[in-house]
Amino acid sequence: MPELPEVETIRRSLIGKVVGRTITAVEVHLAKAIKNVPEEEFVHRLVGTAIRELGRRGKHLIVYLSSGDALVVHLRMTGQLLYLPADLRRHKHTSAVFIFENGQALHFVDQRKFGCLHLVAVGQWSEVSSMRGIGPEPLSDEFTVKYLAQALAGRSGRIKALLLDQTLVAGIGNIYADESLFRAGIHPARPASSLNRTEVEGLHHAIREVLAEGIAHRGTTVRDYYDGEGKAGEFQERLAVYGRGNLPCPRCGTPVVRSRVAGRGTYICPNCQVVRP
DNA sequence: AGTCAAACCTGGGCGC
DNA sequence: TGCGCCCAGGTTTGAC
Repeated sequence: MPELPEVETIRRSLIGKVVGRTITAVEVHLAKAIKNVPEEEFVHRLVGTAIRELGRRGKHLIVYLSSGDALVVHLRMTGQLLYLPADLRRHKHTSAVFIFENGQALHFVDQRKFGCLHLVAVGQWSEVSSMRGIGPEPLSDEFTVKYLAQALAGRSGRIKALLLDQTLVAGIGNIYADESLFRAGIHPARPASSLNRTEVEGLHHAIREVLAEGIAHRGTTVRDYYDGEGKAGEFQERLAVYGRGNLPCPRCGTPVVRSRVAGRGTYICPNCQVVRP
């Protein structure tokens, strides 16, 4: 499930390959993946433009084009962006292919077909539904302890649900939410406003630390995630709780428990993650 | 404001 | 072997 570290890893793996390339053709195999413009317009506005830069906002990959447009890619659960030869046989789940002048192409492959594409003028981010009201980047200077404390103050919702809320902070998904809460020693079902100052500080630190480590280890490959070169990540080997039901907690050895919080599969160490401060 | 469920999809894992 | 069922996940939408 591509969250911030996975999208950042894809971005880094693709920069050297696609920046400067000119798009000579676009194939659309799943029309409904294009969200905000008709297919013909999408293709027409892309063909002939060059890729200037790759950016990221939360879980969105942003392809900046010489035309002044930006292609915004959201991979949702199973989306992949692979830099491969243009003449490769099309995969069953290929949603779109962006072909370059050098015979290579960016293949957007997505088994579950939830991934989506928006084409907008640079800066018109609110045209991308999932970017409307998006919160600060957790690794930026904007994301301070003070910001987090204020965002959580007076909120009765469960802390895990709020970490997954992209308008509070951008880029955290189920894996990194569970890992952050484990490191901070906070139970995911705690009401957000019940966290004391020390806990908010600890959570802020844990979020940044886990995301930075996730990037350093090139993301978490549980099933479908691979970077732009098709390489798996390595952070799955360092997960403390996510996906480790009944396995020993790396800190205390207590078996990790799987439950459901905020409607999501949730892993905790019942000894390390306390319900009350 | 919050929580919950459904919808979007497909393949994997399970029980029988 | 194979069927039917449930589940995973990010986001949007709608209901209570």
